[in-house]
Amino acid sequence: MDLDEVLKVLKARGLNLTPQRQEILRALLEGPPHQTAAEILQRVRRRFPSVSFDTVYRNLHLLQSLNLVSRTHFADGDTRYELCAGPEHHHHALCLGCGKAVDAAFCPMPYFRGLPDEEFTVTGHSFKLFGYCGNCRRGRGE
Amino acid sequence: MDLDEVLKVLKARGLNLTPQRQEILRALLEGPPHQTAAEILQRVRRRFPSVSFDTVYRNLHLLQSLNLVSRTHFADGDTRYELCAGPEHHHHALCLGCGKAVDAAFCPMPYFRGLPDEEFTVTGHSFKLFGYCGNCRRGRGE
DNA sequence: CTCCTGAATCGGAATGGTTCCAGTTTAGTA
DNA sequence: TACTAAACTGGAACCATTCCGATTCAGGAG
Repeated sequence: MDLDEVLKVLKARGLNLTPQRQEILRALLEGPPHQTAAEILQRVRRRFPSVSFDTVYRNLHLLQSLNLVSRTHFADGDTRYELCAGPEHHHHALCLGCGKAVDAAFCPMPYFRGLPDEEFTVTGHSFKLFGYCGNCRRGRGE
Repeated sequence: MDLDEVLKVLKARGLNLTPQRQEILRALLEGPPHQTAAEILQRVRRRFPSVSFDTVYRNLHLLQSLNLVSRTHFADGDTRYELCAGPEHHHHALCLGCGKAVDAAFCPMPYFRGLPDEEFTVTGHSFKLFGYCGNCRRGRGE
């Protein structure tokens, strides 16, 4: 998933490729994998100091609706954004000690059963693990 | 899980059984299964009109720390609270049409594998399904 | 290249959920 | 009944997010 690919998707939808929009994408691509809106804004402002929160949020929402960005509520309450490629996805293990997110290869959906189709049609899911990473566990003496 | 049971737990921890606290528990027991803090406050104020948000939040946090209440972030962004009995738990399927939550019997944890213990010690998890309930699906003509 | 129009941006104000705080009240105990 | 830590109150503070009116701009047509 690189910048050109994303730009193609936007273009295909007839969306304007404004410099701010591209810079937000660059921030997502080049920054750490899970950033808050504020962190993204800070990064974007290096090049465009006048960009507003509104612009960042508006674009993040847009990218979400195109399945190009996913939003995760972390344990500490922060909401963080991540670039992702369409329907592919992965889940996270969140350390309660340092807040770091470890990617988890496991997805529970292949095992899912239990809701009859007539009752509920599943279109999406969310799965998160909480615990302690190796470092923090050692720090807590367990 | 009835009121007396919860009160026993509180008492065992040396926590005061104030009328406001009991009324908050009653609101959780007698109200709908997933309520926002504001809804709980409203319910409590029927009997104690002067109860503040702070009191509601303080008690909800307390009950969470005792594993008597669980908090769920719904798809619409609302945070809702639910009385639950200790380590037992269940998950939810959230309808994107009407917002209703359907209980799901399925829990993915028995199937979980994939993070070596040295790397991450799992202490908790969250699992949510999104989709459309029978009613809303029919409304959308699919 | 220039003009045009809807899309996008900007800055600041408003919103809304949650938390903080200083002062007051109260549950439980001796 | 008196004491003390716990809990409550009301309102202010906080902070992420959204809204809004005015302005600018990207992309397409001529």
